Amino acid sequence: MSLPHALLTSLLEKSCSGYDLARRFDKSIGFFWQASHQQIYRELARMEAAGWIFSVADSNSRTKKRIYSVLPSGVDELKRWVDLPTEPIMQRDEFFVRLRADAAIGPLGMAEQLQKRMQIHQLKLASYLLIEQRDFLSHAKLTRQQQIQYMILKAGILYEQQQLQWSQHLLELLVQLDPH
Amino acid sequence: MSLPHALLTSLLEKSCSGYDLARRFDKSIGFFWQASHQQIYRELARMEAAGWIFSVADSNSRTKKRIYSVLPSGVDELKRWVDLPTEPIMQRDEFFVRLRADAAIGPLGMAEQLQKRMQIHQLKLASYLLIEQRDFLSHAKLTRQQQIQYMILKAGILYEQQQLQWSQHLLELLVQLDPH
DNA sequence: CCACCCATGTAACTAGTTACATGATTTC
DNA sequence: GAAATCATGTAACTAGTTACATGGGTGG
Repeated sequence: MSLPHALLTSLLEKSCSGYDLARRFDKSIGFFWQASHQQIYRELARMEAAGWIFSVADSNSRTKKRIYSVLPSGVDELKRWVDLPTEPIMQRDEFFVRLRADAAIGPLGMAEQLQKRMQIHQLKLASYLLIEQRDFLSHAKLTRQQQIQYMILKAGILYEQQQLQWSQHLLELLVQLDPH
Repeated sequence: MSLPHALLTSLLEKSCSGYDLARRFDKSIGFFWQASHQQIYRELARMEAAGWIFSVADSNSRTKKRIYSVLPSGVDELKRWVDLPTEPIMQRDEFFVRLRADAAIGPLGMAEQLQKRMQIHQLKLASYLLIEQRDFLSHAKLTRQQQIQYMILKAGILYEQQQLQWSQHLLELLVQLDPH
């Protein structure tokens, strides 16, 4: 289970509320791990019960906002977990299931869906390149943390670029195979 | 939910038992969708109840083996599902969570884990290349179905190659940052 | 006869999703 | 004052995992 550890890492980078975490998961962290706000709130409650984190009401006491911070035992837990053997990577992409169905009983007009998918990849790529420009290319010297975070971002960039390239090839094949 | 549709596709390619499906999921289909035998048996029962498939006892009647085949309504369901809009791709890789934790509180000695991960990618790539050689490169002319299946395999090959390349870069960075 | 593979399942659990709910604050 | 955003949650469900169980057939 990675979510609590993703949350611990995020909180170590900066203490914040569940709501803030949910928004962060829509951005940087969300590129390799997604989570809904419901899941995050539930997990934060568990982690607080486990003594990994604690929360204080926001200084602006009129809201229900609670700021969470990591306790030493949370850091210990994170270190313990990082050292655990990496379990095989889960590859689950519905699009390939669809494509294989099309191969079996098609043509089912996958080109349209493929183009929508390419647009999504295009958008993701653009947003990653923006982050790259803003956070990593404009600085002369990067800290250790920044260099590693840059490598993570690069993995995302490479993935999206490759998906786009592959999709382009597939599109050409589909057009050639099934002229509409 | 893709599992029932992955099973439908697989059964359309060739009628077989739940056990056979489980083994097939360890091979070709398993590269983009995994499932345990428990899950497959449960799903097959549901699909039979829904009237998408039917089963007959194996001719060799001494075993409990049941051969499943797709019914017309199963084909309809598959066609309906393929046309559904592709939902955003789920990217969930625990390794990136670990790496980000290492960036925040490390160094935690990720190089070792990274090398294990690279071995897994290496093995997967080798097995894909073997399939490529056996099923796609030795044939002069590929059918439509084969050409699309080849594209799916190529996606897997490209993914593993890229992961390896990226991992190599990361390894070099880690060695440089954290000389042990 | 022991280990391994074939073949099918049940039960209990965990993680993740979807739908619903509430109230305060900010912005137009 | 309406709409959007901030902020937190509960409840019910679904998909996927883990552990356990059973019995027949095959190879050494």
